[in-house]
Order: sequence, then structure tokens, then C-alpha cells
Amino acid sequence: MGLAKTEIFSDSQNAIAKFAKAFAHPARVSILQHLFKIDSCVCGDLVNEVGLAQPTISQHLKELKHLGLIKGSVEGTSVCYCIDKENWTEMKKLMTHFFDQDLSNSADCC
Amino acid sequence: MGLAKTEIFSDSQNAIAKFAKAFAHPARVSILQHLFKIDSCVCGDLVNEVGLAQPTISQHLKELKHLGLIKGSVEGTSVCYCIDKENWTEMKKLMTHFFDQDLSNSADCC
DNA sequence: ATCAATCATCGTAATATTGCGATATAACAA
DNA sequence: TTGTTATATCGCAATATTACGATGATTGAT
Repeated sequence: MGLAKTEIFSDSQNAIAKFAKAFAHPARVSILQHLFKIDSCVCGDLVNEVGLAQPTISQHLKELKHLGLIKGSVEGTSVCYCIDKENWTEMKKLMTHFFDQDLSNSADCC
Repeated sequence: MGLAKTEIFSDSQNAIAKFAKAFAHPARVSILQHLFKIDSCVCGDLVNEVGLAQPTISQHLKELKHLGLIKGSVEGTSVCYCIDKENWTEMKKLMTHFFDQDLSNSADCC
């Protein structure tokens, strides 16, 4: 019913799913890539760079911020966003561990 | 409008988002972990292991299969699923590259 | 105090996802 | 053939996501 039964899964499984959801939209992928590429923190340039309306970008930023992957600080009349390096590293560790399950252990009978 | 504007994003960005969507639900994470863990291919045990109804599991399996992350073969009256190792490795490469954007390059002004 | 600029939030429409009961399909068994 | 088992598909209800216009809030400038 559009509602994931999170109760029956482990914390780790839910955490993986939550982070994956952050990357499950190309706009958020694009935003993160821009924040990585730019040598100084970016603000509303993202609206021009990504190509979606300002409220939409703001909404995506909010989700990423809520997850802790980025952080923002007010800079005069604009807001400066950048990657939260610590949390990004943590997330990467979790996801990499999931991706790196040993392929040689599992059968290939199909 | 619930419809992602995929046209305005790069193929790579859309590909990352598509794979991420596969992991964006704990049931699919759980299914994949089981397929990795079990030394022989699994079929409908997943229904018992994961704890969702059979049609629901079947639907999740279909999505994973459509994405190419798993493959299935008929085994008598049951169906045997396992990880598609080649595609998994490809996916891992793409995602890892995304995760590994150099953190020291980006500023930390927030 | 007024205005412009920047960003956040509200409200809403369109679409997608999740879950499952009911039912169909396929393979094997007796 | 009939029945049994295992899986897939259909159809639907509930909820979530995406997008954006309109509006609110905050800051700096005049």
C-alpha cells in the first residue's frame, strides 16, 4: 500500500535502503556531483545547473540535508551547501560493504 | 507530478538513479543479501525468509531481474534465482565511481 | 521603511510504489 | 485427467514521490 514494512527488516537493511533512496533520483545525483565538482560551495546556482524549478531543487536539497549527506549555511541572502564529508564517508562504507559481498561464495546455477 | 524528468539528465546520472532505486527498498536489499549468502540458488524460500506475501516477493524479484541484477531459471515447478555476477560487477563499478569522487577537492565552507 | 534577491514552505496535481487477495499459469505426480 | 505445488500476473487500495506555482520569510541595499 505504498508503505514499506520497515519493521520486519534489520536496521542495516533499512539504512541501506534509505541512503539508496537518496540516489534514486537523477536530480539528486546531479546535485551531489555538482557539489563535489565545484571548488567552492554552491548555492542557488544549482537551479540553473540542474534545470529544475527552484522549489523542486529546494525540496531535493532538504531530503539530502535531512539524510545528513549535505549541510548548508546561510551566506547573506543566499545559502551555501556542501557535502558532509564525515557522513558521506560513513555512507560509502555501508554501501560498499553491501556491494562487496563475496561473489565467489554464491552459486551461479541459473 | 511523480514523473522524473529523465531527459534533462545524463545517461550516467539516470543509470545511477536506476540502480539506486533497486536498493531503495529493504525487501530488495534483503533478497539480494539472501541470494549472496545461500550457497545454492534459492527459489520461493525467499517468501519465508523475507516475510512478505508471495505476490509481493515475486514483484520485487521481477524488478531486480528487469534491471539485470539477478537471473532466474525454471527448476521443475519452482524457479531458481541468483545474482547476475557480471552485471553486479558492472553496477558496482558505476556506483563506486560515484561514491569515490574526491572529497579533498571539494570545499568545506559550511 | 521599502525594495529586490534568495531561499523555504504550502498546496496541489500527476504519477509511482508497495502490498496483497484473487486468479492464472506451468510443471510434476498419481 | 485430476490434483498439487510453485510462481506469475491482475486489480485494487493506500501511501509516497515528483514537480511547480504561489506565497512566505530573511537578508542586504537604497
